[in-house]
Amino acid sequence: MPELPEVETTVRGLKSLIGSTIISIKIHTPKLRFIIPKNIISIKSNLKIIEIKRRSKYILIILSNKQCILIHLGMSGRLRLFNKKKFQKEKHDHLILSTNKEHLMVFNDPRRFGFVDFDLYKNIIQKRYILNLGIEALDLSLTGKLLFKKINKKIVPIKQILLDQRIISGIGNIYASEILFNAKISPLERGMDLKLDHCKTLVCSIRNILTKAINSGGSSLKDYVSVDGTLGNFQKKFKVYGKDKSTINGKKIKKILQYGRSTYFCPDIQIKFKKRY
DNA sequence: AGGTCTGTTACTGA
DNA sequence: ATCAGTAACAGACC
Repeated sequence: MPELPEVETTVRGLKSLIGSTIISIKIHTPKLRFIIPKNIISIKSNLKIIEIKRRSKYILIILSNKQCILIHLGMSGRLRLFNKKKFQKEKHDHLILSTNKEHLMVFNDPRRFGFVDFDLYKNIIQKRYILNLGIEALDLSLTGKLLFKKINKKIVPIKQILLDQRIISGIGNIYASEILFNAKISPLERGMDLKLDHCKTLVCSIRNILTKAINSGGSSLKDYVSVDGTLGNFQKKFKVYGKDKSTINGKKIKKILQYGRSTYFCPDIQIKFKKRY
């Protein structure tokens, strides 16, 4: 269930790999969403991992010769660290990276919507999937004013705008519902109908929800776990997502479909602007 | 058996 | 050219 907070939690958990030297990379499933570049297995054994960082929902592992392993977790991908002696390969373990220390890093992804890329760092950041990304959701230069400028001509609903990685990157379907509830803005509101003040509120809610989710270790729906296998907690703090059978202060939560994705919201709290006065 | 699910993008048509 | 909307990818789960 990897959106920005889960990817950030994963990246933080991988920090213990920094400084290690790669010994081998084994590919068990060559074709994920895309085919894993074959030359990844030719990584020289004297290469060190010097930095691990996140861009939107992408994980970048930077090596001492300026090459970079990029991993996207897709819908169901997970990165786990194991002690070499205790590791036993499981179903859907597609790529295993072994270091000179006791660690193994394992990429597991049942649905195979994730992918792995490998190239010089300067080439990776020129790939279209990176270049097309909009401003980071937690970038401090994302202000209400900037958001307003980006969306005030858009006819699509604000829920859809939050999911559009070209406008803001990092938010996924679950946090979009939670953010809009926090901002008391209806997911059905068109981008062009949000005033500057709404955009300011929305930016606050984006920061608020994503930051709290990161501090809770992300959310564990179904099977998301951090690199050491522990569960995130933030799903316990969901106000609307997956709660269409319950109420908030006696007000019903509704589940609707928008562009084929489920949206959860409370129509009595997230009232459409035209109906307010 | 059939519907649903966290993400992304190629494609279509306006 | 830009914008909006749909289909497709694969497996697990209910």
